[in-house]
Amino acid sequence: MSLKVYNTLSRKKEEFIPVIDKKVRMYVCGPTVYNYISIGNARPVIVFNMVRNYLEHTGYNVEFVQNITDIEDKIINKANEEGVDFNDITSKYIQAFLEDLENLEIGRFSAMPKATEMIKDIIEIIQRIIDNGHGYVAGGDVYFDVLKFNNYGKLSGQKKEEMMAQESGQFSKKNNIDFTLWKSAKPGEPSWDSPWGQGRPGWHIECSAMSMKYLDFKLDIHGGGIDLVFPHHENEIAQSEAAFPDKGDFVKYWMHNGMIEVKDEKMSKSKGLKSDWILKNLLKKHSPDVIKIYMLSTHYRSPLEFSAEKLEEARKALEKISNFLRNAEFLSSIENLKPVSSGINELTDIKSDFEPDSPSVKIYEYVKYFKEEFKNAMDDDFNSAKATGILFDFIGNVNSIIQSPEFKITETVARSLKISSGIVLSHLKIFGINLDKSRQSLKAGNDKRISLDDAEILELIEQRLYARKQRDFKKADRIRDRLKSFGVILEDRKEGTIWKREE
RNA sequence: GGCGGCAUAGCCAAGCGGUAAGGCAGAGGUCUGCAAAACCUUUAUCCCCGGUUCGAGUCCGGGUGCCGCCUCCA
Repeated sequence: MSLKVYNTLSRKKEEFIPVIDKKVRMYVCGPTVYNYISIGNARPVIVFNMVRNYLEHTGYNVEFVQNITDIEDKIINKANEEGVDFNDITSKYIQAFLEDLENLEIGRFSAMPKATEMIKDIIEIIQRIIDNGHGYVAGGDVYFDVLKFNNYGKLSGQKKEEMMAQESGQFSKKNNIDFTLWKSAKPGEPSWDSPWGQGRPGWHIECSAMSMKYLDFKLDIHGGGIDLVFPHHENEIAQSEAAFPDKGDFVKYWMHNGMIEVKDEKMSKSKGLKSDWILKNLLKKHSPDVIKIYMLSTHYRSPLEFSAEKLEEARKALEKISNFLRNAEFLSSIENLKPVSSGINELTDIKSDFEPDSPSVKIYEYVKYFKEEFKNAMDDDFNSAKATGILFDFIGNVNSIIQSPEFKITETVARSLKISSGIVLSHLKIFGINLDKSRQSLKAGNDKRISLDDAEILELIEQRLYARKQRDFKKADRIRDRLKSFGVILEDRKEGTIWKREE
């Protein structure tokens, strides 16, 4: 089965075939930097990071550009409110956004252009639009002449006649559906020189300029929130295709993520941002992995409800996965078994005991099935929700083997468990989730609560095991309580004791 | 009013014509010195009404209820 992508343009799932073989060029609309980003703004970031990861996982070379809108009326308003220069606002929130990306552990972008760095390119495109007869100057502003662009409405399904009937303000443009390409500056507003006087770019034009500059015309994927379909993306198409009428479609696949909702409220920055929705604050309480599993447990196009309880549920779900990984890794690295080489994630060799119902053969079947079904789910328009279900199925299946009373660890089984944990880890990485043990310890090391290092913990566990052998359970429990006070949880198995750090 | 989307168990959520994945929560059980973790068992006929079909959450028509967008900063 090949990858299918839901294209907003056709309102259908289409087979994904990039313009250039083996290469994908994608562009996603980034934030306007006039406030901290909310959990709602984090959805496209997490979703399209997953999209990028999956495309790379399937063998594509991906170029991924995300813009930063650093000149816009909301920014100017905020600067006026606070009585500061607009640069003070944007530099503060750009910095905050970059920190959020870092803390969310989002992969690198090929480029992150800012609108104010694109003025020259923006002016060139506007000039082209005017030269091609699709733009006009009126009262110092430049407008796009919507009636002259035949395909207007092809993305959003809006009809020009319907829109013409809308209430109109007092503007110098010819028709009320025309939109601004270049906006003249009022006194005191930030502005740049242009052939049409001092002013700034309209809201939509920067994305056209940036995507063309960094990725060329006819992008493979252009993404963003569903609320951007109209007018933002509709206008981008009009501008871009009017500027370059011979180049065909501006974008091949339009992808839009659903909104995050809070009960009875719209999570919109412009209507007041509650501190509970600010990503920065959420990241103080939850790991980026929790936020990612929360979001990716729902299909990216569905609406998603946000609440503290939802994040708590996601935390528990993620814990189930890390418990599995810990158990599997513990069992596959038990001493006096021949060490299993760390690089294994292939299935060869696992069937060396041919008993049809032997644990390793069963695990072999589960791994094989998991890989296939995970791929099928993701190939179906990046259905990470379904893929998550398949992951839990797999974990449950392997758990039922390793927790059964008859279970006995052997070299072959150890090998199959090593492969199991490797498969789970590598597939979680598609979601941007990294549960690698070494990294978890490193993170815990940074946590001030924990003042025991691994060696000290192991020493205490040894002491407790000795006490248990002597059937001195009081002492054993004392040690366990002591470890608990340092945030270390023990699990006794017949093969030995496993420990983990509290989340 | 226009365009688009959604409605599945207590909560969240897959499902794209063949007889309801998964997570969280609840109940009972197993393992354990006790715990922890995990496993087993248990909890739905899919908003309503018509229609197509041998067969429909799944397709079509009509309701009802939610949600997003409908641009110049409000």
